[in-house]
Amino acid sequence: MKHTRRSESVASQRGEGETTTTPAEPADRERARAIPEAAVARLAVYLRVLSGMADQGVTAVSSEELSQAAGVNAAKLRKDLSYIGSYGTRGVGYDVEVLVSHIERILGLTRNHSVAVVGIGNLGHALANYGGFPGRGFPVTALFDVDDDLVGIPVGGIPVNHIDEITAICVEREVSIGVIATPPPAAQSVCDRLVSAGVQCILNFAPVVLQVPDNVEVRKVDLAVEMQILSFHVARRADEAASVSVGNNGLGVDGMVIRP
Amino acid sequence: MKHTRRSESVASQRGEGETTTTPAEPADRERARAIPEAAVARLAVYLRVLSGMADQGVTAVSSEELSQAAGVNAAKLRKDLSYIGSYGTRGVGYDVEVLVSHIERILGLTRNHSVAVVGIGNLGHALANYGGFPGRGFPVTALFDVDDDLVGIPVGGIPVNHIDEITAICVEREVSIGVIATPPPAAQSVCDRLVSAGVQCILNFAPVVLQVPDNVEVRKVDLAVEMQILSFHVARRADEAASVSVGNNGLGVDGMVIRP
DNA sequence: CCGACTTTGTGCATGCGTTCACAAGCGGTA
DNA sequence: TACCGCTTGTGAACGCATGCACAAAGTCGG
Repeated sequence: MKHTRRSESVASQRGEGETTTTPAEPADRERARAIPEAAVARLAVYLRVLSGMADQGVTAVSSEELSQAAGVNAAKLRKDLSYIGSYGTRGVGYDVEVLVSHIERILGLTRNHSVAVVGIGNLGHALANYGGFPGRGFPVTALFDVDDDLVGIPVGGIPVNHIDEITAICVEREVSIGVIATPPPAAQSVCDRLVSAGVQCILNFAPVVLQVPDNVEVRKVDLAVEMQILSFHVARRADEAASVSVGNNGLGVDGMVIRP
Repeated sequence: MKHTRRSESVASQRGEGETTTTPAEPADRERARAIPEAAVARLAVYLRVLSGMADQGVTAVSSEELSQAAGVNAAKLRKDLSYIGSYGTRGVGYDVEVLVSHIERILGLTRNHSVAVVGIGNLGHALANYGGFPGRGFPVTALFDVDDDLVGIPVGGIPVNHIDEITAICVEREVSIGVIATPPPAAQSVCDRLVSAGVQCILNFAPVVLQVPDNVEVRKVDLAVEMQILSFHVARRADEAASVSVGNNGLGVDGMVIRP
């Protein structure tokens, strides 16, 4: 199901062993480090659902309600929330706003994360026009492309820069997240440039496996892979239907008639 | 990576569709059912890497080489491949073409999967223009939108239809995969219509948790969630850097000097 | 103030996925 | 032919994530 796991042995590289004698809220840091990757992804989903509820004036919610809206098991939801602390009230549920603010804090959404999009083709346009990305907190502050005809033209309110300026501009605008929406052959080179510009988080839309140093976090969104996973399920369904129809009752999966 | 090791003997095993479309092999079905979801996702990646190698004239590859190119552990790769059968040669490695054809077969890429895209906004345009999706086998055969101004206009070679025609057209064109690229509020309704049109696989780009019957497979691509996961890692890094610099040694994370 | 009811938080068991390590098997070589 | 080195395939151990089930802890009505 889920994507790149690049945090393979990051923990052991750092000084994992010593107890952090930090003054300011050491609990948060240890907690943040301990949250499973899968749970982080779900927390983001809970956050969106909760935000929607808050907009509709809902102030309190139980784990049961929230879990249904988020499409997960109630117990799993409670465990996920427990990773960030105990902010519920037994017998009552959770305060929506309290939960929102705590999830935002854990996900690091209290600060803004400046985003740069590289490759202003169809997809790049779409991304730039999203306008600060769904759910504020991710302002797109820089766009890059190799095509000179595009340079200077504003897309989604931001002028496109030539890719050669990537290092200077990323440093200047403190870009913390780079989005790669280039054709496959350019992706690795663009990635290298982003990394050397100090960008440590990359979202990659190019169907290429990027090679990066350990300290850089890559997440990939791969349409071809998604389609092929779906294709696999189509095929599996077809096979199952075929198996079933050996002892045929005229009905395939979920009651649809199989035509001869 | 070694280039062009000719091994014609093995290549001849593959009769381009004849031998691969084996007459009712029940082992395949049980195997396909047993393949872990995570492994399926990786198989799609291996497939792409292998296709690239084949295009460059590489005919044989070892698990070590392939695993590096795909960015995974070598043992994991071998286990993944073992799910689909034993098609390697000990002491030598794998024949690229043989592997390609077997992975394609398991992923169900031997047949074409007709795709419908719903919601022809920025993202919908980008998707339609991908043109049959990277790596053939997924022809986009239908586009839908609510906007009457868009209806009839061809995008990526296919005219846009009004969403009310979704059921008829999906059935007629045997759409097996539906892609939802609508604004969030419309997503669930579109999803319901796709399902009632018999579409059993859905790729959802809308930031909404879709409710579907058990027999429908949904995969979601959620930009906001991806960004927030990256944000989490940024925050975690910042915290770690802060922790380390308490007992300061002049070095921050991964050896970069922290300026005073 | 008490008891009944509701919902959280979590220890524990279970299952899945990853990793290790090595025997089995194959090609090349003398 | 017999041996040697290389690579696959996989049994087994490990670790992580999920789901269950229940005690703890709170609210509400009387």
